[in-house]
Order: sequence, then C-alpha cells, then structure tokens
Amino acid sequence: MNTDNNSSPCLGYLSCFNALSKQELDFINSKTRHLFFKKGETICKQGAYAPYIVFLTRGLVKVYLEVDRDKHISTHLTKSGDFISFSSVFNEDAYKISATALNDSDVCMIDREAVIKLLKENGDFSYRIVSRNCLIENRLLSIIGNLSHKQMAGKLATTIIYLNDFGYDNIFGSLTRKEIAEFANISIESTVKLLKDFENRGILSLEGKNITINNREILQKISDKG
Amino acid sequence: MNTDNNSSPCLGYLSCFNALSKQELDFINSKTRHLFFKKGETICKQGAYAPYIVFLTRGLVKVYLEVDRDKHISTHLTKSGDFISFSSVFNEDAYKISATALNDSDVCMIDREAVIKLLKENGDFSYRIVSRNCLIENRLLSIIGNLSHKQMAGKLATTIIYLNDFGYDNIFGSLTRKEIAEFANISIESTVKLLKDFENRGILSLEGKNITINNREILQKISDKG
DNA sequence: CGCGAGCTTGACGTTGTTCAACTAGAGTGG
DNA sequence: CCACTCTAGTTGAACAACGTCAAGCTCGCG
Repeated sequence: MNTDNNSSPCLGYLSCFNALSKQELDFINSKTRHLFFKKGETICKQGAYAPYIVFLTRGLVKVYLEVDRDKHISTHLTKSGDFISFSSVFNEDAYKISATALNDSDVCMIDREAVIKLLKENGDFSYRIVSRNCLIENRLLSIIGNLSHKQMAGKLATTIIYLNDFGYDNIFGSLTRKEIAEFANISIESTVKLLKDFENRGILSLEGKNITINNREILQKISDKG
Repeated sequence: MNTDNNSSPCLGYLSCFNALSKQELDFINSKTRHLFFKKGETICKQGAYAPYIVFLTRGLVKVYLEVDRDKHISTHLTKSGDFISFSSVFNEDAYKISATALNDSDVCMIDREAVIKLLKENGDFSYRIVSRNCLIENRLLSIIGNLSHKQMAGKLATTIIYLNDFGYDNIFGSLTRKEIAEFANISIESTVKLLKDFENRGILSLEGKNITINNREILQKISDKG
C-alpha cells in the first residue's frame, strides 16, 4: 500500500460529484487521500473502524461479507467511478463489508464528516447518493432471492451472467475458481463440476481461467428457474 | 381497502419529516393519500407499477420477496413511523418487494415526484433518508450472511431474536408458523420441529402461537455460531 | 527439476426438503 | 348445539441436494 498525496480533483468528472460546485469540489478534495492498492490487498476490513468513505478511481475490487473465519460471500464488484463502501460508514463506525483489490487499484479515501456536510447542504448531491444507494439495495435484494431458493446450477448461472455483464475487460482472468464460488455461494468443488457440466452441454467454453458464454438463452433460463 | 381522504398532517411528528418546514409539510401532505388495510391485505405487490412511496402510520407489516410462485422470503417487519417501500420506487417504476399487513394498518401513499422534489431541495431531509437507507442496507447484508452459511438452527434462532426484539407487543401472536418459516428461510416442518426441539432444551416456551425466550444466551449462541 | 497453489475428480455422509398422514381448533350451516 | 369442513399445526419416513474429504493433477515459478 502506497500513499500518494497529490490532491488532483479525481472526483470531478464522476456522476455523483457532478452535483458539486467548484468550491464544494475543492473542499472535498482537500479532505481526500489518494491511495494505491496492489492486486490482492485488502482495502476495507469488515469490523474495522471506518472514518472514510471509499471511492474507486481505477481498478477492480470485490466486495464481500466475512461470515465466518474462512467463509466469505461476495456481493458485488466495483469498478472505477463507484463507491466501494458508502453506507458502511454511516450508522455505525465500522465497515459492514470487506473489499479486496482484484487488480491494481487507485482509491480515494474521503473523510466521512466532509461527505456528511455536503449531504446536508447540497440536496442535488444527496439525491444522487440516495438514488445510487437504491441500486445497491436492489442488488442486495436480488442476492437474497438467489440465495434463498435457487439450487447450485441456478446460482452459478446467475453469477456467471452477473460477472460477464459487469463490463470489465476479461473479467474471468481476474477471478479464481474460489472467487467465483464465493459469488455463487456454493463450494469450489461444485463450481468446478458445474462449469464442466455447462461446458459439456455446450452452454459455455472454458479455456484456462477464461469463460465464454456460447448459449446465453439457456444460461439465462437456468439462472431464472433456479 | 378503504380510502380516507382527510389530509391530516400525520407525517409531521416523525423523524425523517422533522426536517421539513411547515410549507414543505403542507406540500407533501397535499400529495399524500391515506389508506386503511385490513390484516392480510397486500399493500405493495412486487413487480407492480410503483408511483408512490409507502409509509406506515399504524399497524404491523411484513415485507418480503416473492422468489417464486409459492416461495416467499421475508426480509423485515415495519411498524408505525417507517417506510414500507422507499428504494423500490426510485430507480425503476416497479416495487422490488411485496408487503402485507399482519395487523390492521394505516398507510400513507406519498407521490414519488413530490418526495424527489423534496430530496433535491432539502439536504437535511435527504440526509436523513440516506442515513435510514443505510440501516436497511445493513439489515439486508445481515440477511445475506444468515442465508449464506447458517444451518437451520442458527437461522431460526436469528429469526426468533429479530422478531422478539422488534419491539411490537405480542409479535408472535401476529405470525403463523409459515410466516416464521419465511423469515428464517427454512421449511414449515423444520420450523415446527426445531421450535419443539428448542422447547425441549429449555431455551424457550411455546404456548399456542406465543413464544417466550427462557434462555437468551444460548439462543444467541446458536444464532451466532450458525 | 521440484515445489506449491490452484484446480479437478469421485466417493461418502449430512442436512434439510418433500411427502403423506394425522391432530386440533375455528368457523359454518343445519 | 352438534356434525362438517377448512386451515394451521404436528410428526415421522424417504429421498435428493450439496458440502466435505481425500486423492491426484497441472501449471507457473524459483
């Protein structure tokens, strides 16, 4: 982990921050620290003191819950231009989630008090935050739907579609089988077996880490019906 | 379902709405419809067009996902003074969840455009909404944690603690076994058997619908360790 | 060339759902 | 006031799904 203290206005061009005036942007930039994380490094640790709101400007990050010492479940990916942890910072002083860099990443740590001040003063800014948080809520609800009734094949199909559509170049190259399993919330072994099964049925192709979807419709059907 | 069109300022004394000026309150009240729902009636239907933000002023409501024709999973309860559906209404025009009255309930249906207007204009109001949404997000994360790794006993214990601590008088009197099962996300039969098991171990007492916790510590331990 | 992490495979046991049957109580109509 | 029915609750047995274990494989890297 490396500290880089130039306060370039890296937030300026990004949607939520568009609502800010030049003055407000300067203010928030003065309260921001810019950090670099190498692939594999932990950016947020669930349970740790959380004085910052974390924002990703470059890279790829997985966000996950640590439900037990060795049991993780990934909820979503984050790419440049989105918050890694927003709500974690609000109601209590601890991160509710952990986040790890899947690729080298640049991150802004923004002082939470500064964000709170802006939220209270700038309605347009907070409106955008509310709207963005609602998207996350939808995502979490859909995860709950998946976990609660789908069986393995459906969970994995849903996961592959999510990852594939996330819009990051060669996403599967950045993920191990274990990480895919943690998104699908099934065991590594089941993940491997099912991937092979999908391949045998012509639904997708495996080539090392890479996964190519050949029959999107069937995959979607498996995802839908559980 | 019964319409009651007097526009009493029923929102005035409630936390999020405290941020509003007299003028803003009048405005929001003029955009609000007051409805009565009998026990058992559906207040929101997942997938339906959602032009209103729904707010509960009296009663008890369960909020749940319909993951399949006959498979429901309850995410949380709502009592007077909280929103039933807030985020559902934001990003897309459909409710992401369903809600049913467990007891007779009074509800406000607030025009979403009016709320959006206030969010943009009143930073203090939107700040409170952001903060409240973060609580929901935490709740959803904890549900994901439960679903993803706990086994039956842990799920049920967690559920009983949640329901018991919700702070509604004689809560279990308002819930069927099926509804408890839908909170715990296990089958009705397993719910019944486990409840009896807990009773045999002296952890709780069953008397008809009523459930009394006798040994909170053990229940908490079962909930924690899964 | 050898080591280790990640990956793959099959066998086995556990968990929890499903099914089927039965009971209790609440509401209904004769 | 008593059968009758319908729903909610209860119980046990059988089965399927899935995780765990154990073993072997492969590939990249020192």
